Amino acid sequence: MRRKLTQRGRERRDQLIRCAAQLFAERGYHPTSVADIVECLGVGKGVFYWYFSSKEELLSELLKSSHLSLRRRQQAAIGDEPDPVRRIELGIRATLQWFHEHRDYFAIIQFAATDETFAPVLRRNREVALGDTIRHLKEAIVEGRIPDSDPETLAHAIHGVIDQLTRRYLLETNEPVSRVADAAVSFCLGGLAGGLDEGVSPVS
Amino acid sequence: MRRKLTQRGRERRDQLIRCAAQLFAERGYHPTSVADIVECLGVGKGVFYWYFSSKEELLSELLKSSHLSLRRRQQAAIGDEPDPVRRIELGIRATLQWFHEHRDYFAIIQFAATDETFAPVLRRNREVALGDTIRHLKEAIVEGRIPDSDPETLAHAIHGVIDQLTRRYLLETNEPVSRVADAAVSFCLGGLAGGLDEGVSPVS
DNA sequence: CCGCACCTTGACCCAGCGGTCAAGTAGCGT
DNA sequence: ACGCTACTTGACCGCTGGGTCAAGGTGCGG
Repeated sequence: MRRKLTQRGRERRDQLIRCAAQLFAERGYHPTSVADIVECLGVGKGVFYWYFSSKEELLSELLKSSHLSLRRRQQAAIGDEPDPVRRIELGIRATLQWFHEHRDYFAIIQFAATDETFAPVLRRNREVALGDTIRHLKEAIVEGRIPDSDPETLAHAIHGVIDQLTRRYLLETNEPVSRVADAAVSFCLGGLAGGLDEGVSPVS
Repeated sequence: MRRKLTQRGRERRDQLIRCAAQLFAERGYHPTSVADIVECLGVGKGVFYWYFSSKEELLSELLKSSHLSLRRRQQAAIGDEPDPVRRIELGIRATLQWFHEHRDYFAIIQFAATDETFAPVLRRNREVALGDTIRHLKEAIVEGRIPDSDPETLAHAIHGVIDQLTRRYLLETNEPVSRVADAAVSFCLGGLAGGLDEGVSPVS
């Protein structure tokens, strides 16, 4: 469903995605009907199918676009920082900040992860995210800023920490972002310095 | 939907729950129809509604019964162990073992967590689980086996660790249970000894 | 062997869903 | 002013899926 869109068209599309995101977050994907989505915008049903070929496609696009938004935020935060370790720190902080401002997406992503249909998009997103982290890690290793160990494993560990801390502290409590970010950063940088060689657990 | 059930009746009910659990785990809750469930048992649709008043109720019962099963496993593992700290350790090991044997339930619980409908059951389950842990913790504190700090926070931290390790190592890798359990136990007991006073993160 | 309670059947009901489309409107480029 | 393309409408459709029910089977206590 690639169409030529005018400015107005692009806005409508965004409205639909935002509207759907809110409803999906509130009631879940399946219980939200296409009728609900267009009603919430006060438009006819045809509008939906002008911009998306199916409800599934909308969610896929939502997942892609939210990931893009997060990634842009990270890049903006990192800027042209030369130190790879500091880049990782800035990335972690930006990520937590973003999730804090977009709590809704967390529920949606969590749902998408339980449905095979969206596995490809999520896998893709994850690979991109890991790739970003891995690049910084490799550079940090080359420059001797952190000990030499498998960057992929390190990246997984970092993402695991962010995931868990987001879940627990950003969604379930009112903990201020900065404190959670401090904890995440200090733990991750500590983990990087120590390496992960001595055990199965990223926390050992 | 409370009915007088014969032995045979109870078995049917269990069959339905098990069958549904498998289908839910494979395809998800919404995409699995009641027709699918009864078909997988080769019985008529009426059977389903003899035992459950709705598809929702079935999932609620599934969540309750799986939690009961886990709890029984924990209690069996703990036995009459007098040392509260050791009881916590045995509980952690039993939990990981149980999740290892019932991977399917993890996906289902994860889905249920994304649907408001099941929030009450899940909350209830969680409160019971926390209560169990808290009891041991309080006793351990009274006996001076671990430093005095908020048992509820400690319990949350322990459950968080179990949750995360289950997700990462029991579901996504083939790590043997015993090694994951060792890591979980050593981290949790370490955490208990150290307390959580110095930061927001359970890993700091 | 009766009677009763438990269990099973499967055709049926129908609300509501995802998705279509012929017809119409809006606005831009020329 | 015209025409073209982007956009919008909302009635409509086929069908799926949760849920019902009258009728029939099964097995056990008396």
